[in-house]
Amino acid sequence: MLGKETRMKILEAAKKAFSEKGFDGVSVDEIAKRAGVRKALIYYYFPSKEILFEEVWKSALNELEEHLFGEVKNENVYIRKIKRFLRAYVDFVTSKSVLNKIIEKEKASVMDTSGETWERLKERYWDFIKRVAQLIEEGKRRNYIHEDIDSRAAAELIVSSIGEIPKDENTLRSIQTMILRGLLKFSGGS
Amino acid sequence: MLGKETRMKILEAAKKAFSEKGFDGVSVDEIAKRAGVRKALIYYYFPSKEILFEEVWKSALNELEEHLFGEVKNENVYIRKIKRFLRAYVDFVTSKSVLNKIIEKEKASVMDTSGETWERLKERYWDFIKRVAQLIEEGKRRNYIHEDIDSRAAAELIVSSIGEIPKDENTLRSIQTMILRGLLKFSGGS
DNA sequence: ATAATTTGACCGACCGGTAAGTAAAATGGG
DNA sequence: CCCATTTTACTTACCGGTCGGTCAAATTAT
Repeated sequence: MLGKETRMKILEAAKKAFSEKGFDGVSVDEIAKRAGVRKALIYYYFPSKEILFEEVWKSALNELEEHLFGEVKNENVYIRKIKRFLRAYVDFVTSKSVLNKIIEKEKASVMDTSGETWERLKERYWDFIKRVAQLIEEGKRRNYIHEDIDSRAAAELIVSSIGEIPKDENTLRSIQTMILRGLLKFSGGS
Repeated sequence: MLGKETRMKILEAAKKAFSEKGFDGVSVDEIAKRAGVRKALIYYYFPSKEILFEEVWKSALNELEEHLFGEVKNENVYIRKIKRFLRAYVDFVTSKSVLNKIIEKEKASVMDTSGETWERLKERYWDFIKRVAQLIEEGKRRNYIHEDIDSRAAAELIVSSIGEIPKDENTLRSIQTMILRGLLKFSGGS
């Protein structure tokens, strides 16, 4: 068939598999079976299991960033911006749970495993955190967010508390409220 | 040698190994090597890798609970109680990072893997969250914490945002501040 | 024909787990 | 107290199966 399509099929199968069982929990053979392809073909498109995971990891973070920042880039009222951001995150966790699980399941391992590939994955993750931190920084500059909290810390709190699984809608709403009250100087109703 | 000591050595080696590489990332052989024993001896003391991990998981959560609730059980002023609790958690994450890493690295996998053993691990984790939630509930009853937030949700936010790794002291302090502001009705300085 | 794609057969290393055996220590009856 | 028996602690050797990865050959598309 068309090479591009096959590559995609493998990538999609890998996403699902990694999100269910984590990097070490999935064998290349299993990914192959899910994709309806022989294992050797995976090595035709990807030089190693690590590199395959790297692509999955990066695409998950790309989609997350797109979803989050695409939602808020045209919103100029800061208070609405941050609220839409949080809602978009909650949205992502519930509707794109496959991608979110990849991140949540491997985050801790990625962050303290060394080696070429893993350093790149770390870097990609910190870039994402940095972008979230910039949003917080903007709020501090515009005087909406308490100056005494570190932007990076706020970003990590948001990502870890919303991203973790599993959560029902009610829990997620409560978490949103708490985050807003933790950040904003004037935190009226939702 | 004495059997109890050997068992402990295996358990300690397993803790370190699992905290560094996660359940699937560690082989029983590697644990044996770290403990300075033959693999078969591990199966003399533990019926399976899963059960060995179960013991490690439970002991990590036991020590965490002990550390946290031991610290606050004699504090009757609620506002000091919750602050001491958070500080104790930060303390645990930094000084007992091995135990914390076990929990953080496997939490996501444990929470959505089925099977006898994993159900027990889930249950143990939710019991811990429940105890934290009770502390929040107490604050709501005593009128220190906003009534509109769900205690369970608050517990999850605390655990996931403080527990995640790696964090420096400054970041952890900022997170503490944000959590307190998110929870308390009157949140003056620290 | 030739280049891109896909396959099956295979590799050595390692996986979790087990069987059989052994040396030493604890146990207990006479 | 002593000797026979049982139990504890531990080792060696091995099991079938799976791991990530390779490669030459076959198939397909251009």
